[in-house]
Amino acid sequence: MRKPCCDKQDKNKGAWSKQEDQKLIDYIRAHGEGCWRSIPQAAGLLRCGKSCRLRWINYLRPDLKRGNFAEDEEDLIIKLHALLGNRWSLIAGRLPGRTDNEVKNYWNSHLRRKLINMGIDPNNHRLGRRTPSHQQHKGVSNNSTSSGSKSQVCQPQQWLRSHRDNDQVSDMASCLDDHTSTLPDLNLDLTTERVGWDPSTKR
DNA sequence: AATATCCCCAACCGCGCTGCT
DNA sequence: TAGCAGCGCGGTTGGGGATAT
Repeated sequence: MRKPCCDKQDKNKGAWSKQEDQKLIDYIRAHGEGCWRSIPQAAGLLRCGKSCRLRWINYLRPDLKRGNFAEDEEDLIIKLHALLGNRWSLIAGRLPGRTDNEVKNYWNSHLRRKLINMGIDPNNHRLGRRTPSHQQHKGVSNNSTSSGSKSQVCQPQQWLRSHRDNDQVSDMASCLDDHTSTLPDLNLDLTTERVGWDPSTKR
């Protein structure tokens, strides 16, 4: 039986207060990240280290962008999801200022539905049965989102269709390489290092 | 105006991975 | 090599605001 990450009794749960946020920010500014297990006690917080880490990474980090996703960010998420699947941390690593949690939430609440409305299976990015392929370019017209997607919106099925029997990521990456000639800023060095994020602060 | 339902997103949970002893 | 500790990841939950009835 695995030990719990911390002694949960006498620990706060749920939403963070401003005072708690400030304590965590002050502590990390003064001492930097790392050793999350010891941070709560050192910072005077009644939280487990895991909770502190999540709060910092997903909400308090100064380099977070927050706010609505731009069209090119949506586009990139769809492309990377087609390539990587639910590897949210890898996908978020290609989106400066975005967190894995944010990307995951955005996918589940917006992009999944968007692809479904376009007749694309969001799980494998292949065409569904309902919408004939020749209608895909018009598919955005029944898009329920308000992003106003135009024809520039990613059509992952176009390049996936011709490689549908190939599940190897490396081969998929080469497909994406071809496809992303129109996206010169798409860095396909698929490591977990965050753009603009000091790797020395990571383990 | 009151109530019900939907939707978003912050936070939690459990597991896997890695490094250390 | 095995066991442990700590961190990171992905799936899931639930609170609360927005919208519909």
